[in-house]
Amino acid sequence: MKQRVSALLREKIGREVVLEKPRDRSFGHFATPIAFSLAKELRKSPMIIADELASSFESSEFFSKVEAVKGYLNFRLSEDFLAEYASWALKNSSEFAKQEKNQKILLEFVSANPTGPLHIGHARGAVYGDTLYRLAKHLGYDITAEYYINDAGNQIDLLGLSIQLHARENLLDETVEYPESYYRGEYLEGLSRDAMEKFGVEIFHDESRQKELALWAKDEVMKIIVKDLGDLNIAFDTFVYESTLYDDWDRVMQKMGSGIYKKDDKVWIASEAKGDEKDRVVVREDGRPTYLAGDIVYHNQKFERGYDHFINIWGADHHGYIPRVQAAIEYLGYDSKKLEVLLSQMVSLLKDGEPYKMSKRAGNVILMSDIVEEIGSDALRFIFASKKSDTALEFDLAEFKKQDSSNPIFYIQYAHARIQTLLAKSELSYADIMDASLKNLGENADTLLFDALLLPEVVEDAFNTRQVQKLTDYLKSLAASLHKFYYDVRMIGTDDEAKLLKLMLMVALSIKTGLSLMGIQAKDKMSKED
RNA sequence: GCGCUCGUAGCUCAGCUGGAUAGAGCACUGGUUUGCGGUACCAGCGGUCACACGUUCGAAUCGUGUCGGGCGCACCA
Repeated sequence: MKQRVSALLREKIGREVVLEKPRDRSFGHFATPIAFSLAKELRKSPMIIADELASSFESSEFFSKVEAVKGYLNFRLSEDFLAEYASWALKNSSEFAKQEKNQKILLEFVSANPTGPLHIGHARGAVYGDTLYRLAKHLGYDITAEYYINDAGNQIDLLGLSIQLHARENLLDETVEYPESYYRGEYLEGLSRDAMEKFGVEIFHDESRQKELALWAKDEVMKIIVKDLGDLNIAFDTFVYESTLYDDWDRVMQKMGSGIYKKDDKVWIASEAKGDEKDRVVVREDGRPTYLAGDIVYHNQKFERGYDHFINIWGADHHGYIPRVQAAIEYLGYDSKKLEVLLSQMVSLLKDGEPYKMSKRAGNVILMSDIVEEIGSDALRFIFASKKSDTALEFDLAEFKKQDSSNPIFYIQYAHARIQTLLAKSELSYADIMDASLKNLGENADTLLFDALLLPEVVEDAFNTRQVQKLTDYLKSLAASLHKFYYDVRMIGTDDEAKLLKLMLMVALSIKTGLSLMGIQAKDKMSKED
C-alpha cells in the first residue's frame, strides 16, 4: 500500500518523498511533510504548496480524501481499495506480504564454537538471524543460512583435555589438577561416558589421543547445538568446517598479493592500510595459522561461491574484528561493502527482579536450553526479536510466564485464539464470510482493517532496516486493536456478522503470518500450560 | 589512553533517512465488562528526551564538546 502511495507521489512531485503514518488517525492513513521541504525552493509558503498538491490528487480512485492541514499533506485510502486488497489477501493467504526480490544472500550466524552447549547470548544471535532469514525468504530473497564451525585451533585441544580431566575425576575417581582454562558443565558428563564406551578408559590418560577424542567430541557437541536450535525452530542450510579450509590457504595468500608480507618469520596482512588499527599476524613463526587466517579463507570461499550480499551476525565483543576482515576482502579483490556485519549485544537475565543465577552445573553460564525449558521457545523468540539486537538487554523471566496482557506473546496469541473462537461459534460458512463485503463497516472497523493490511510494509521495513522488533511492535499493536474492537463490538448474531467475521479473518491472517515469520505458531486455543 | 556503543517516565524499552501535542508495556490509582474464553477495555499518575553549545522555519533525532555506563583494544577463538 505504502509503495503505491509513494509511487503516486513520486510521479506527481518528481522526487522521493517521506511518507509517515500519522499518530492521530483523524489525519488519514498516510501523511507527508513534503511541502515544508519544497517551500524553500519554490519560494512559496508550505500551506499553499500543500493545498495545490492536495487538489491535484482529487480525481484519484485510490484515495477517498487528500487534504492539506497546516502544511502537511494527508491521505486517506478509499474503502474500495482496502476492501479489494483484503479480499485478495484472504483468497491468496500464502502469498500475503510476499515479494519476489532478486538477490542472493548468504547469512552466517550463531557459529558458536563446538565446545559446549549454547548459552543465552548465543540464543539472541540465533533468534535475530533466524528471524531475518524468515523475513528474507518471505520477501523472495534467495538466502542461505550458514553455520561456521570452528573445529580447528586451541579450543578443540582444550575440549579434549577437558573431557579427559572430567572423566578421570568423575568416572575414575582420580585426583586431577585443572589448568587455568578448561571447559566445564554437565554436558561433559555425557561425553565422558560415551567416550569411555567408544574408546575405552585408556584414552583419558593418553595425551597423544587428545586430538582424536576432541574431534569425536566436537561432532557430539554439534549434535547438542543443532538439537537446541531445533527446539527454537531454527535450522541451517549449510555448515562450513574451519578445518577443511586450510588446504586452500596457499592459494588464498597468493590471491591477496601485496596485502600479505613476511616479517620476523611471520606472515602479516597489511590491514592498517585498509583502515584497521594495525597490521595483523596471519601465520605464526611455527607455521600455525591464526584465527584470522581461517576467516580470510572462509570469506574468500564465501565470495567465490557467488552471492550478491553477505550478512554476518557476530557477538558485539567482536566488533573490533570487522576492519581486518574487510581489509582481507579488499586484498582478495572483492567489494568489502558487500559484507554487512550485524552485532548482537549482551543479555542479562532477571528472575522476579533478581539477577538470574548461573548454575555451577551448567558451568557458570546460563544455558539456552534451560531458559527454553522455563519460558518456552515462543516467549524466548519473542523477547529477543522485540529488542534492538545491538544494544544490551536486560529482561525478567517472570514477565514471560504470566498469562495476561503483561506477557506480549500471550496477548498476541490470545487475540488470534479469540478470532478462531468467534469463527467456530458462528453459524456462517466460510463461503458466506468470504462473499461479504468489507465496506460500510464504520470508522473503528476501517481502522482495524487498515492496521491488518499494514503487514507487508512492516515485513519489508523490518528486513531492510534489519530491525526485527518492528514486526513484534506491529503485532502487539494489532493485537491491541483487535482486543479493543472485540470489547466494543458484538459480532455474533448481528446483521453484519459476515462482514465482521471477514474482518476478523483478515486480522487473524496478519497475526498468523507475522508470528510464523518469527518462528512461532499461532494458536487457535489457549491452553493453561502455555 | 584509543575505538565502537548507549544515556528517553519509578522499571524494561520504542521512537533517531530532522516534522503535527515525546510513545508502549510493567508498576501505582480509579472506573467499565462477567461474556464470544482463563479475560479484556477505558481513564489517571508519571518526562529539563544526561548536560552545554551549534546547524535549521523546525532537534529526542544532525554536528561539536562535557559527564556517566557497557564492550573491545592478542601471534585466544
